[in-house]
Amino acid sequence: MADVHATAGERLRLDKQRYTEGRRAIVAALVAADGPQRVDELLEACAGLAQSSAYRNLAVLERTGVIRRVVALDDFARYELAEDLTEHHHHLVCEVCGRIEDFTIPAPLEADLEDCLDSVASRFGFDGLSHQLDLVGVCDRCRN
Amino acid sequence: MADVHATAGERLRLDKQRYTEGRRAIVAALVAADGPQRVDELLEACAGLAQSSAYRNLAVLERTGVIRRVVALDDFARYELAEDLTEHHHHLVCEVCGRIEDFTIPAPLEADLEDCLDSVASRFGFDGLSHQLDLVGVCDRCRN
DNA sequence: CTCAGTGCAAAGGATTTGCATGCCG
DNA sequence: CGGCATGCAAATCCTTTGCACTGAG
Repeated sequence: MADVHATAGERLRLDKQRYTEGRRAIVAALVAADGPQRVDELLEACAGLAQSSAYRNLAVLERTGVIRRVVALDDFARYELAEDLTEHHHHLVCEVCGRIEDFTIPAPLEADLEDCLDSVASRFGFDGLSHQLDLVGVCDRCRN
Repeated sequence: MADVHATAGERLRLDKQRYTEGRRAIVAALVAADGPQRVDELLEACAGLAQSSAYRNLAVLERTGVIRRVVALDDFARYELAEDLTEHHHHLVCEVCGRIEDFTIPAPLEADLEDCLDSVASRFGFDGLSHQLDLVGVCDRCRN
């Protein structure tokens, strides 16, 4: 955890940015969370932080590679720690409530996937920097 | 192609909806496209269709299972034909220009993936209806 | 002192909705 | 005729931006 904050501060410094209390609070909230967080959730977790500051800080943290924006099914932006600050994982997305949970798959399958995707990327002339595997379904809370 | 229109009309009818000219134009545009289309792209392809009608028609087509909303990195909604009207595929997403292209992976790998994901879904209490594998990178046009 | 960071309020912009009209069944 | 479909314009709502102020270095 302290490690994450140290790395975050370092990356911000490289961009002449300060690791302020508000930014620290956002990172701490993401460390504590078990999946990508919406802006309103982060605002709630970071008492006293203005909405506009949150958006601006999220943009800076994303640009400096501390956090990552996650795409979802609804119109709410969600953020999580950059992959090299956590571990490679995938998302379970509930198509009803929009909730997202993290999960991982076995290393061998992950490796096969990686190989395959690399070849696909080069075939299409893409620099395949990352992939994102999402499983979309209905979570237990939303099943009626 | 005619098949797609027939199926679309049928699915709409089940929901007491009509397969009007505007809706037909949207479906035709999606058939002709080689990847998910933005609303503005569809509007351009469907001359004479009002913006609000496009949004409403897209919502109806999605609800009746004719088309599917695709998530992207930018703030633009994109749509493609429902999976059972095309074939199972994945997306190459350019993180610079937002362009999305379709691709497929070998059947054996796809099968392994499917098995793995099913078990993950049940473990987390999700009804895993579908998955979506996206490869995010920088396309050849945007590499400077 | 300087310049990044913050808060407040107003502006943006894709998407949605209210309402009157047109049109298929 | 009844109800879905359409167009136009106004409203929504997440997000961004302008501006003045505060604070760290």
